[in-house]
Amino acid sequence: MDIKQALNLLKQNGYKYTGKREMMVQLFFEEGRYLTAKEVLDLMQKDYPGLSFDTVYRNLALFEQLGIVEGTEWNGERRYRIHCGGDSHHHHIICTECGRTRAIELCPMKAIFGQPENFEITGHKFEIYGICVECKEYEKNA
Amino acid sequence: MDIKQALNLLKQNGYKYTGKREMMVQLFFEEGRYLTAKEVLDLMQKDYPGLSFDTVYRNLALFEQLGIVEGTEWNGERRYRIHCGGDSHHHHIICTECGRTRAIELCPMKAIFGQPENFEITGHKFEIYGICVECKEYEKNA
DNA sequence: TGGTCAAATCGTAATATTTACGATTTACAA
DNA sequence: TTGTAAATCGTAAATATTACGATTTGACCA
Repeated sequence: MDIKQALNLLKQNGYKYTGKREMMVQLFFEEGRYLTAKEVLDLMQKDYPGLSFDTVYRNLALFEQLGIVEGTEWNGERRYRIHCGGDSHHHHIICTECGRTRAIELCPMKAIFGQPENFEITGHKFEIYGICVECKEYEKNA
Repeated sequence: MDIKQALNLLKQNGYKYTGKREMMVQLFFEEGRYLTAKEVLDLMQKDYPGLSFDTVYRNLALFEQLGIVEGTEWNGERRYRIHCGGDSHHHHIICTECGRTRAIELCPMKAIFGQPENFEITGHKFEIYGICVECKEYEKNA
């Protein structure tokens, strides 16, 4: 998922092209890590001082729906990162401090054979949590 | 984890034995599924009309710390179930409607060899989400 | 058994996150 | 250029969680 792809996705689905949306996509692309709504808001308010909650949350939901970003949640907050991997399904090691990630190619669903009884599967989550070296280093000096 | 074990854990760690704590443990034991704080509150207010938020949240945190319950979160809400499995580490298929679960013995961490570079691992989550037959049936008739 | 004290709980307020909505602005196409 | 629906703003409401002083209660000991 690069910026052009993302902006095309918006266009193809009849959504308007706005500076805020472009910046938001660009932001996710540049950061390459999980961001909370608040982080997105803060980072964007450098350029758009009056940016509204509504805009951020609405666009986050839209981007997730279109597959521009992928979402998860931990520590009671919803978080998003640029949708990575294209077609190849994979998972992440995630730094719970800063949201940085590292891809894991292994998907445990491949080892689950058939449908389990009494459940219609709708999704799954496999995430490894940790502290990245950058955050570890930062903690040491704190 | 049965009720006596749980109440012993409280005693052994110097916490007091109260009717509310006993009922809370019993509730998790009987339900055997993930419950939100609100569900716990509602279910307990049958017997304790004036039950406080504070009591529920504080005890949920305590129970999780003592290993009486295990927690996770989805749909923006923290949820808890009785800690199952004793020593045997495992995961769950979870009905996102009602919180009912089914154990999965497979743990994908066994297939991860060594420590990944640049991350100090602190935890992991593998959950399969779905709709259980009971909820599916209920939806049909709705 | 009764008294003491710290823990537990209550009642309520504060905080934080997310969602909602009328009013206004803006992108886009005719 | 102009009309229209979408996007955004500004703000409020809804929801979940945490916090805290006041009060009650369980556990221990004399």
